[in-house]
Amino acid sequence: MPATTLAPRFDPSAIETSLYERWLKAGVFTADARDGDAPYVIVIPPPNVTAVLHMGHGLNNTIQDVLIRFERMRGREALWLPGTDHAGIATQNVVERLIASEEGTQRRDLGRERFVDRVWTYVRETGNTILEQLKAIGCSCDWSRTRFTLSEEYSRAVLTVFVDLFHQGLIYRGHRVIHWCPRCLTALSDEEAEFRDRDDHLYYIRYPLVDAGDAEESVVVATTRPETMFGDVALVFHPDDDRYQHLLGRSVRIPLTDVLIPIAVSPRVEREFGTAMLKVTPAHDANDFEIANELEGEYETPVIIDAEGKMVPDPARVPSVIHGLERYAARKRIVEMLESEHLLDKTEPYRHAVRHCYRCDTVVEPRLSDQWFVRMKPLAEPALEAYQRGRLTFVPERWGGVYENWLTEIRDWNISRQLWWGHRIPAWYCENEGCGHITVALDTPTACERCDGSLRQDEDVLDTWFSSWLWPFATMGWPAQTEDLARFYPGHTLATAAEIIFFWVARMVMAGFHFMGKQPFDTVYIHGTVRDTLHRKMSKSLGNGIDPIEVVHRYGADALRFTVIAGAPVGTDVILDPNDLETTFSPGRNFANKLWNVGRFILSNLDGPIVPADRWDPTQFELADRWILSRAQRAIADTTEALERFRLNDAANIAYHFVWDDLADWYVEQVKPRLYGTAAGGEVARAVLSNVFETALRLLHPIMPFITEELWQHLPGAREAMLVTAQWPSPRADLTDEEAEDRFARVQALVSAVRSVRADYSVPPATAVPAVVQPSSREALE
RNA sequence: GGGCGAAUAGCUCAGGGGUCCAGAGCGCCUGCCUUACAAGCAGGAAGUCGGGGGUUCGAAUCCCUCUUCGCCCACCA
Repeated sequence: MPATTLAPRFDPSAIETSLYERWLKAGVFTADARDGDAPYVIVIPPPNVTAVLHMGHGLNNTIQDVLIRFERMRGREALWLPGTDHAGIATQNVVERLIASEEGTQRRDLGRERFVDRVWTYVRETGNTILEQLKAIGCSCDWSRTRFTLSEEYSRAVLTVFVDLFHQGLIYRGHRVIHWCPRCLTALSDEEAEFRDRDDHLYYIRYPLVDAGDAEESVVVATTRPETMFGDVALVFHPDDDRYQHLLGRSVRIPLTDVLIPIAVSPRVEREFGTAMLKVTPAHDANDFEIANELEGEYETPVIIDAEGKMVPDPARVPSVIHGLERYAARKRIVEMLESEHLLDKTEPYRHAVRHCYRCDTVVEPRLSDQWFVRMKPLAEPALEAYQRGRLTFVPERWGGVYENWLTEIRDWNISRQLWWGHRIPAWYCENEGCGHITVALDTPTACERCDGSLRQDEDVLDTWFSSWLWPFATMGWPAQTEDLARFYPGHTLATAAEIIFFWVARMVMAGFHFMGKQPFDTVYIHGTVRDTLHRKMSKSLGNGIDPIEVVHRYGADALRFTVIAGAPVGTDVILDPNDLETTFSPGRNFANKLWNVGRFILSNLDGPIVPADRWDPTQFELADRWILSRAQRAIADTTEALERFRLNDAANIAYHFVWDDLADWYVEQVKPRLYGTAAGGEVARAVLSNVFETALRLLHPIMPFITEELWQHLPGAREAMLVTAQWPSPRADLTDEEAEDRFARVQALVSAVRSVRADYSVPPATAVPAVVQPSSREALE
């Protein structure tokens, strides 16, 4: 008797690993590109190759697994394509720290080639960590299709895209002020330079007027960055500002220097801010760069801060005492000097948003440089249209507005990074003086295509997102025309967090349209963020994280999954308490145990032949039978609808209450006399019990795959089959019985009244108390 | 500066014009080791649904406003 092998307390660790192995061995997660019904495709948001699973991954991947298992059970050929992202800056930083602490070396000591080798070694050693962890939480990815954004095949796709876009005029080399991280020593895109509020000061600096014959001797300019003033080329005021008209065309001297700069006008000046006089520093401020370009006449772009954020030793422009000083140290020193020369009018505290490197949190330094850009407007058009015509849906809908707004306001994308870890840009510069041609090609060219001169490859690599935006099709073999592409592109649902709508989601849609002619998915499910009880985002630095693997060890993968799914309604964040895992995961843990025990009870009472549903005789049903069967149909319909509408928490709760309240608390109790033979109808009871329990297992399987599979294995007649490939149930109209549901409520009321009295089902039905649930009393109620 | 979201029991949250809309889980109180389950069972206490206005026969639910939190976007240096 299989039931006797079930332990009285549910022990997930005893079943999870072996069940997962069985699934893998049976190949049930592998999608067939040639056969099967209509496909359903999800591509995983590839975690960083250095990542270790955190709760955010746990939530994100559980959601995807619920969806993919649901559709798999519905008979679709389900493909969940997994993989990892090489994560340029992040990975390079990790390995840099590693070699610094373990070997005491710097990246530059090793040189490019050896450093990249070192990163590869690291990636080979640890790169599978997170994928293995996904298995521990039950993710049913098609591991035979695991991809990596820096693999040889994938790199081919990335470089192809670069070359194609270049030849289409959609990639160009631009000279402008970009966001620069002086710590990572690389350029960043607008999205990678995140705004964060900072408490700074607004310094009012006096620029002495040249040839000041009258009373007015200086012009006061407000700035947050006095250290940049040595790079000033002009002061400007608004053309309509009457206060300054008399200064137009005159010159001032940059304080602490002998450099003279003119006073001009620009409509970009905000007349309400500061003194309404703006210093123009074209090499160190993107806005100023634009202003300088618009001014009449030629202006230089003096660089006075270097790549590492230090003051340049330029004797003509920068006072020698601050040469080589770090920018903030320089600021402090400059302010002191201005004060002592009475050139600092005043200082005000000032809170404003400043861009920071999204990888290391260093304040970004605007820097004038040559970078590669993607012309985004033309690519954005179809992505915008798809949304506006309703072909791309966001859940919840409000995120669509965010997507739309970004695409509407889109600016060109800086894709070159001054890193070593990544796809090296396939562009070669001619070394012939005066040629200046750039050869862009997929395969390494031997000579300049214009003058046959020798070539030097661009040192830079591509932004990581320039590879991940191709994920939905580059993972399927593009640019080759593969079977996978034909069958599995386009996909269907993308599940991710709101913070990467710009980085990834919108760009994938653009790339999908441009290179495949079709959008890569139709629905973007945006789930919430995992936070602690103070509503702070869980993070390593705050130490408020929860290790999903620890939760799996303590309470099981099913408990983890159920808890996060039930606690993650559409559009809301998930709050978990890292200091009290016991309480936090109790909903899932308790429910898993409940399911285990009701399963144990039911299974132990299913000996002997079970009448299959197609040979039932409805006239033998008691009210309770009709009631629970009807409740089951309702649970099927409601759970299905909830999952279709991405209301995963509703699905979890519907199934929960069906199992706990309807099945365990009422039906199982009602049926005991019949099972124990103290009432007639044991065969009917067993048939219904078996059928309803089976339904419950199917409904719960996407959310709690392990425990449901294990119990399924013990069902009579189901031992060879696996639940993971079982059919999703459909509600049967002939078993739906609202009258029974209505009337059962009255039975429940009566049962409830006597429930506190000990019910001894071994006593024959003549006994007053349990008689309530007997057929005779049921009839009496009607 | 612009936009979005949230405020419901001690905690985490469902619900989104009318009886089933005042709910769930956890916590709390009372009684139970009843042969599936003490990670349980049976009972119970607990909220003027953030404040104020309005629409309506009727408002947690719709509108306005205020307050408080959170998030996103943004070239006022």
